[in-house]
Amino acid sequence: MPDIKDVAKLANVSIATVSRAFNNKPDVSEKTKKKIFDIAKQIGYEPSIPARTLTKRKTNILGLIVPDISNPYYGEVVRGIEDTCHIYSYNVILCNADNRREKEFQYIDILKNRWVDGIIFHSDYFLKEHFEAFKSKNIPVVLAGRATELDTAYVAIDNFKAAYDAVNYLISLGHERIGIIHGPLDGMKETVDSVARLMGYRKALEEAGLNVYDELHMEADFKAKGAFLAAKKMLEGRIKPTAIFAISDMMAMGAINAIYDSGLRCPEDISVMGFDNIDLCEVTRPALTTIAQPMYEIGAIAARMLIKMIENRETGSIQPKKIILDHKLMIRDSCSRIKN
Amino acid sequence: MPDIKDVAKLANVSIATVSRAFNNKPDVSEKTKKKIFDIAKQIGYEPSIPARTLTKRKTNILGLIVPDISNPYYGEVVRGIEDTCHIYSYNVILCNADNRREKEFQYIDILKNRWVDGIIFHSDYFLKEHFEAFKSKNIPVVLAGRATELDTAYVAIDNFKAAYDAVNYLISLGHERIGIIHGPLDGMKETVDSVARLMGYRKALEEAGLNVYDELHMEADFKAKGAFLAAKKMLEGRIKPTAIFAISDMMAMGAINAIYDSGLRCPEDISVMGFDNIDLCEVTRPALTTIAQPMYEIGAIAARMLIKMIENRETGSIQPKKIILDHKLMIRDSCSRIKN
DNA sequence: TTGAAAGCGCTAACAA
DNA sequence: TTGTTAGCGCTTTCAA
Repeated sequence: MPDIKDVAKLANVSIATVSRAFNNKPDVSEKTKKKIFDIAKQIGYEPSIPARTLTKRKTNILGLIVPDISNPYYGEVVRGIEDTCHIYSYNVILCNADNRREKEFQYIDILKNRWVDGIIFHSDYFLKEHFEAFKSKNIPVVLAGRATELDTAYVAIDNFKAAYDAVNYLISLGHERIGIIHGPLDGMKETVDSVARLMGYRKALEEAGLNVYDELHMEADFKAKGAFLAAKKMLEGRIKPTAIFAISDMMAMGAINAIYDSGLRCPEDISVMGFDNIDLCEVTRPALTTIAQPMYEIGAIAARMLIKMIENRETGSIQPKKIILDHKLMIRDSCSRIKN
Repeated sequence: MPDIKDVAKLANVSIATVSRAFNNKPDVSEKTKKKIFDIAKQIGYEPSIPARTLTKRKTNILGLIVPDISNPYYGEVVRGIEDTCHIYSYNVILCNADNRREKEFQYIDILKNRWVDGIIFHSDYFLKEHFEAFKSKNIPVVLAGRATELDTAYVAIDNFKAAYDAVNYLISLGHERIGIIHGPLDGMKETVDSVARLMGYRKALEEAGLNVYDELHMEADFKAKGAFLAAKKMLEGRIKPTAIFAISDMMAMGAINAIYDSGLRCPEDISVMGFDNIDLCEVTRPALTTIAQPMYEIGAIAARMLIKMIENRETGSIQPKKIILDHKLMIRDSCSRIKN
């Protein structure tokens, strides 16, 4: 591959001039600029980004840590991130960490050694350890899909409020025994989605003066199969729910399956409410009533925010921004009014 | 951030020795090695990968060009790729090209300038232009999910055979009017999945002595909504199908929806066969009968193959490997025997 | 408007 | 076993 010297030699200029031309500096005459570009094109020269990285100490790469790209929710978020990066001339290094701390920290380390300009971090948890890791390595970070009390920028929704709204909708349909299928609670740390959503669920029930049954709380793993099992167990229990709130769409679909397998129907016998609003919601039968998270926007806004942080870094460190995006109740066919 | 000089100074050795220690060269005494690592740890030093890249002329990065990561099929493939890369100490730069040539070539260019060690390319098409681009830039490439006559390595399934098997299964259930919803055909180029699958479909019908109705061929965009419309149109047509073969699961789900919306049932009135076997297949009602592509394996094997190609590059260029993986008919509930 | 030269942080050949 | 030194391909002062 040709390098800057080759171009300089053929164009009869110094490498500094070639560099200037390719960096669009004003102080190169149009004539030499043209000559340089012509020759570059001819021999197929384009500047090496790794070499540039070393002098500029900037990679124009964002690191992306997510639990699992094969999950449609993250696919959508990542799509928003990548599209935005492309607009701003950044590239994305993708890392799947499966919510495992060890893998997360390993990736943080690798990304840091790769000199990425910043990291978008998406995980079921954001702990003090994570915060310290980013801080000590002095690397800009934006949390996607998750809020935090810590001094870190994020783009998320209000999970408490979203769950509260979801359950209130079920209550408004006349439901009184409403089950919930949530994810791992990790010792009820408040930073965890599952916990915030569980709280919102309880608050709604309590405000309505309804019983909160422990038997109607089930934990699963955010996947359809796990929720299928959880829902089965719930349906076989002592207290029979008339509605189930699953805190992810995939889990809701698992729950619907369990209902059918138990010889019941959704929504005629049991209503099911999801969370996320992935593409599939409108495609399945019954179409899933759910809480919509703006996944693409979460990704896109997080990326833009991070890029702004990176590019304003010298301009004095600003307060990390904390953005809460609106969620939205999507009423479809999986929840119906209770029959008297 | 500390660099190699800082460590060398504090450890009273030359930077060469530090470099040797971190590269696990045999010719460093255990004693100095320990001293170096201790100090490195203390001041938080780890080698800069961009700097190493420049001397070694190797990034340990694979470029990944896919149409759209928000599509679950690609999520699964990418997951296989990333997992494999992680094992071999590679990282992945993710690029969404939306099947648009212009964006594909732009990304190929960027990746090349980033000195990625190789590219995994996944697109609905692999054209001579693509081949030439990779060749002229002298960059190792593996095609994922797509075969080619060109001199390029790939990991794929036999799309013709897979469609042939799918349709034969429908025929074995007694269906005679079988519709197909395929993707864009792009002038019937043979390298296109849709074309290969359409051919397999026709072959099966012809071999069984069945009519091939033009009215039962519909084109859509691989998405649920597009297939929904296409299926509607087919159902309103002159020739009524008793089964529909959609060449992606998402399209199959759209088709099932259209069937319901037309007041019909699946599979009682019309059977639907999908293609891919994404996670959702077992979660929807009816559970989708489909052709399973080993998506994760396609990604994982493509990545391993590319890494092998990269690491054997000096050992003389070997013939590009062409691997066809097995597909599998997954019988679930969306196809049933025709009633007489 | 251009060029010479130092340096980004590292590896590797050669010498000691 | 260790050190010296010349790059890797570029950007950026400083000088002309």
